[in-house]
Amino acid sequence: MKIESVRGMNDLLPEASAKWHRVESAARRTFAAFGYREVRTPIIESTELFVRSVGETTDIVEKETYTFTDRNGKSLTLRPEGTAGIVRAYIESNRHTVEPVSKWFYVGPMYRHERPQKGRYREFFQIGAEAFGSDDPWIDAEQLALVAEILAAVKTPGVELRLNSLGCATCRPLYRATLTRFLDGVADRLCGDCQRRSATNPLRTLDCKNPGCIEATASAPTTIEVLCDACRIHFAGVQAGLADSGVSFVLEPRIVRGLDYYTHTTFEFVATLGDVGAQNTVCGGGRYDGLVAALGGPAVPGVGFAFGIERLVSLIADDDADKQTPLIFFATMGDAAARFAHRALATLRRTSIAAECDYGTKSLKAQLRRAGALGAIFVAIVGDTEVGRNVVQLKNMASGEQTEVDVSSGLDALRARLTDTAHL
RNA sequence: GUGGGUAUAGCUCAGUUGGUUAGAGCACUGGAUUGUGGCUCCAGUUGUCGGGGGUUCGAAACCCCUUACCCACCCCA
Repeated sequence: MKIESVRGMNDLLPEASAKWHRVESAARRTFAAFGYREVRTPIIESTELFVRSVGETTDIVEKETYTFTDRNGKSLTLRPEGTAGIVRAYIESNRHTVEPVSKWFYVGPMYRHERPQKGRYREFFQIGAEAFGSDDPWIDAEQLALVAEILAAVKTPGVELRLNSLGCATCRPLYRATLTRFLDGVADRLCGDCQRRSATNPLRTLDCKNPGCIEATASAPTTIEVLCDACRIHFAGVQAGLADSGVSFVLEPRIVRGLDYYTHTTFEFVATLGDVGAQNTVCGGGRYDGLVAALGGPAVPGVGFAFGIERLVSLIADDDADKQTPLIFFATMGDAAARFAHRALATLRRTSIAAECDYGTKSLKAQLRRAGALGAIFVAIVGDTEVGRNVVQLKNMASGEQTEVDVSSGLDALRARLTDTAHL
């Protein structure tokens, strides 16, 4: 029986990992510029953490978590999203007594037992950030600027920021009631799903894809119209901050987000170009001012976002070729030459120069072919003659030109050639 | 959980109304060049035609079951 990877969980092979690395390093660079520091929390948490943070009746917790009991009978869950664990760590470390504002980021896998499709996997990786300790709208705007910066750094055209405010504990219930009243009025025009949603989660009807529902809800009241004064001021502050940061956005009153803890600002970065399939949200997030307290911590506001790395990577153009590390390849003939090459490899690699040779006995032609395939800049050709005279034939693979290099007093000449070429 | 599609070489795929020995390109290996890559040419290796059952003289092809993957819905990064 052939053993295969678990459904919805993918291997990242060397050809694909370069793009991931590009995304991660762009993100790390940008986080550093914005003062965000990395935290790493466990992939497994107590089930209760997600029940209380994400929401007991959300689909994520109801039917998408990988939950199991350990050998002591305790219920554990593979994290379906990043925020809950970070908040837990923030509370557990009493971080609010250490610094007034904490700006953290994380990178890692998340797990949801959903049916896989394009851009959606059971194991998926997120890059996310959370800022605790301030409800200043500038911190929201700054985070959005951070995301825009990362997107620009990895060159993903056609990604649009869609912004909304869900209101606070005061105006959100008010909005919900207003919307429910409106939906009751058009109930006969809604699809079956939406009639159900009207009762359970009325906000969801607003992003139904059914044309009839889109039409029926076109004139539905928006959260923005119903915001209380405090929320209105906060939301205006976020937009002013975006203007100061030079980040463009569109107001999208239909963004509701699936997690219970969101308040005030919510946003999505949506891909409008490229073959992304139905899952076109590259990054989503928002403010969650009540979450830290709800999980037993101090009454500290927070705001955060998460990228789906797979989705972001799928937007990066293939022709953005990876830079080749300068490589010198040793092609040898005979045992003495092989030993000679092994010593040279050890010396060069000690100074972080990429150096390779072939394995096993291959013809010179085969070794050169291999060197070409690996993208070697130089090939050092070594046979018995060269070993005897302490020289190598150094072949420039781009020009084909070949010169004899004396190595009796060390490999500095080789090293110099290679680093010279690297700057061309 | 629901619906649709697909499954043939390592990869991408062709394979006629069911017909005898299942193909191409790429990749890989070797050669043309006693110790010189890319381009070209020549040769070679690679298959439980996803699995099981059925129809038939004969099945990669038709039927049934099953598994996996893909896409979409629900929901979401």
